[in-house]
Amino acid sequence: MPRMSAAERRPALIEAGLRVIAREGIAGASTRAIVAEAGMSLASFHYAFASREAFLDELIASVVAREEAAVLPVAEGEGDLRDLLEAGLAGYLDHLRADPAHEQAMLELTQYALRDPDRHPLATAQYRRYAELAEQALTLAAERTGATWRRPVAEVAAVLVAFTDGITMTWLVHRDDAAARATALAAADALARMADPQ
Amino acid sequence: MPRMSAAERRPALIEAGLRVIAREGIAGASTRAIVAEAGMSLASFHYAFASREAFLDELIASVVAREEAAVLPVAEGEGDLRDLLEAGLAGYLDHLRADPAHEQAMLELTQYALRDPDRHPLATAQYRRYAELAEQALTLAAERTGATWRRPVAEVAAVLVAFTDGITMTWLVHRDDAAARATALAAADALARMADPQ
DNA sequence: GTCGAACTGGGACGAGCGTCCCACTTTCCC
DNA sequence: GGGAAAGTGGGACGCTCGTCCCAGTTCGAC
Repeated sequence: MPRMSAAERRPALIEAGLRVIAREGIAGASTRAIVAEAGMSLASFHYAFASREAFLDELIASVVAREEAAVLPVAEGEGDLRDLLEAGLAGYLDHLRADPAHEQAMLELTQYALRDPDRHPLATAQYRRYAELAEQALTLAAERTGATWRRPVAEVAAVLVAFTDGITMTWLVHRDDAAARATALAAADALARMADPQ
Repeated sequence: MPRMSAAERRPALIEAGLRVIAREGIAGASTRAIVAEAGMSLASFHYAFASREAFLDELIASVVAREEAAVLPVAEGEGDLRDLLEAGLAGYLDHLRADPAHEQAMLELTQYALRDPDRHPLATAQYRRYAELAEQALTLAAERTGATWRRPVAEVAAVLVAFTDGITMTWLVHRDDAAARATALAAADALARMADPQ
């Protein structure tokens, strides 16, 4: 293994950790599995991180920080707000179908954080990030269609996050594209009705 | 420990296992933790179950089979379909607030089942059960208000399950009752619009 | 009362885990 | 070029895990 500074090693280990978690789940993400994935020795892991827990905390924080908007209003939006939202959710479904392991890993990380009171803030931060991205998408969608949200955008964003989460979970279970699309349609409808003109 | 047949021991262990999972998560549900909760010896566990995996499989199947409808239309429903659905979801939120550990455990069991291809059917069965219960509630709600679903009830039920799931997840993260209620309102609205008269 | 089956408790096993230690090598700075 | 700091590899630790074994006890059937 070529020499590498601890500062370089940390992100490399986090990437490896994410791959392992996506593949085997958090339970399978042992220190040995992670260093094997990264092609490092066990000592390097504990040289870069104080403990596995500290590693997972940093992994969650880092993956949340760089999370990008998955629900994006399409650029050349034709139609009204509802259509735009529906297209955005359809885009999210494509993203989910393309890399289900990633979303599953994020769900697992949330539940891991939810278990320990000390780690609960990590889960909150994760969902605040989701809400932030949702808010951006919703604001953009309203601008594009000349609509205005009747409720604070943050509130609408919370609804969008919840709906997206539910769609993700049920799709991961059933892998039923048609059902997911139908739910997305209903969700877009509900969201559009929270704006003027309806 | 008083003498007990393997047939009696199995449900007792499953109850104990559920309590442990609700309290500590699936990762904390070791065979030793479970028998300690049940007040039994380790040998009794493997006398009643072939393995921990077989135990968890049976635990999931049993808890899914006896799952009851959490989203129920209130009996003395006044108002239209939307109001009834909203009241039903509010009832679910009360249920969730009263015993969050149970819903969190169910989510964790789903993800556990989702990880192993052999166990995937357990997750599917769980969500099929949810859909079944949702379908009953939706049918009842439509009857009570004289409404008719424009789409197959099964499809509407899938939407309800997804929305409920999303509401659960975000509430578990933020514990924000107001936000959950707002999302429930939007969800009820979306569902009501899938029926005639709207 | 006897006998075989059902059940119990405790201890042991091998394996995997997170973590640590230590001798060694490389790098960088004065 | 010498010496401190940074990074490396392998092996070992103590612990927990799932599982198994086995001697002993209790039960129901005859």
